[in-house]
Amino acid sequence: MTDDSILLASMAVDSEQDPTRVSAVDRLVDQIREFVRSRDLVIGDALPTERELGELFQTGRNTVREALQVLKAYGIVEVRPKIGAVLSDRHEDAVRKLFAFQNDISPASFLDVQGYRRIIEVGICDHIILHATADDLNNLDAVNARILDEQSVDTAAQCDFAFHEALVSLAGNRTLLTNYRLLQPVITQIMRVGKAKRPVQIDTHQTHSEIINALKARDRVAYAYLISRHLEYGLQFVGSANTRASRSG
Amino acid sequence: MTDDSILLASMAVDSEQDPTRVSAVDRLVDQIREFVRSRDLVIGDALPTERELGELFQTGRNTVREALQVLKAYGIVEVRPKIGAVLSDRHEDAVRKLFAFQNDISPASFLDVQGYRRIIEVGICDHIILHATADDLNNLDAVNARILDEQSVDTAAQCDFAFHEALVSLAGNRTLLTNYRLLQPVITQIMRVGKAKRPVQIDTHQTHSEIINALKARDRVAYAYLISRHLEYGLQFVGSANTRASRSG
DNA sequence: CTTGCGTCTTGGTCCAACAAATGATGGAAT
DNA sequence: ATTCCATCATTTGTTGGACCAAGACGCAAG
Repeated sequence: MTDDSILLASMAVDSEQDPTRVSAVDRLVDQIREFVRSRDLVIGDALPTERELGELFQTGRNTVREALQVLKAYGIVEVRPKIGAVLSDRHEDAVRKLFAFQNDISPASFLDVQGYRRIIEVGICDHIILHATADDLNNLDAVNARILDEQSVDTAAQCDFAFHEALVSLAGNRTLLTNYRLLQPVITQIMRVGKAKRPVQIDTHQTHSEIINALKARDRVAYAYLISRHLEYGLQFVGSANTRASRSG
Repeated sequence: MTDDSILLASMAVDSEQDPTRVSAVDRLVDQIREFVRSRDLVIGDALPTERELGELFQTGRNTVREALQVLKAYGIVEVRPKIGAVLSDRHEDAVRKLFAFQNDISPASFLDVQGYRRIIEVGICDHIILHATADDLNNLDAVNARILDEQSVDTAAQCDFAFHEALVSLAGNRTLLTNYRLLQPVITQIMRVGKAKRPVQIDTHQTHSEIINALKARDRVAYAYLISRHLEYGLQFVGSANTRASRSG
């Protein structure tokens, strides 16, 4: 962790162009981040007040506020009246939100997302089969079981996603899991659309079970086949639902 | 596109909690976005001046500025002195930057990222072998050739990434490519570290050539082996470089 | 038509002020 | 002594205004 952080800190993340002409706001954002890092502040800790930050970094309160807005948009801090700015763990949410934002401009087609999922969920097959413990697979069963209890389309979709998320997590790769979670809004939306047609909790649970059984049997071919079929199965509903949505909306 | 946008528009992206107590800044962010949408403004178009926006939405200029900071953080607008706020297409950059932010806080180990790349670049094997045209592979050759001309570690790393990016793009999946590009800062940093030891352009070019040849021969096994070896090869340098960096930094 | 200059606009920053909200404080009642 | 409540003080939320510097714009001179 320490070595990586040192290396990563050297990365040109900021990508500011002119060291001479950086705005006070951007500078303040970096300064506050550095302040947090140097003080080893953790989630929940409060930053100094806006006026104190202004005095600390020799800048006006408006500038401080603009910097805090940026930090807030990044999900780094959460500023509450009277309390001040407290360190937040909403960063991943902010990334997700911002990532989903682009769909507002140029939406990735659902088919594309399902194709992505197929590449991922098939691609992790080897690692899971080689490294997944019995506990891991039993945990998958437990996650899968929850879908039967759900009534609404929303919660069922969440459970469905939770299963696939747990599956991906078995790949043991944090980067992959983070990227997969990035698509959570889109994926759960696909699931909602798929389940909106009629309650398919039983079917989903059944298919998931088959997938788990394939993993327990360490059967790569069966797993890859079941996953592919499972993802394609959901797609057919998206197509028809699309038509419906475009008419109703 | 139209159907998807309708479906995606129904996704709860905003996730604001209290409709009664939205801050003026958040409201302004939405209002400006709505303004852009209703006017059908496109990339490059300029927004009204800060003062005009303030008058238009009955709010103070400082509030407008805070809202613009948020929009800027989202990569939606780019505010240039004297020109004003113009619509920007830097959204993907903003996502990348925000994503890199998270690595700054809890850095993924390089090993993890290489593992991710292995899953991806091996996972797309089937699709490439089935769908890549001769032109596609020749283009890979062209991209690969450029690395020989590069002198500095930086530009060589960029060329290296360009090759792998082109490789991933052959999977024909936009979502996958977007996610892969998200890691560009981390990946190129890994490459820089790997190449910092000594110039390895020739080796890299050679290995890439072998990978391309495996694809041309439609040899899945050879491709998977070469990719895995290629990625692991880079890792061994990262380990030692890590130590060096932690000493020098 | 081009060029050069002056003006005017605009973003960048800061300050002062007030409103609203809420934690802190202290006193009163039991 | 404890608890409750009113009051206060502090802090954020928001606004308006002020000034500066830099770039855009227009006008005039060549």
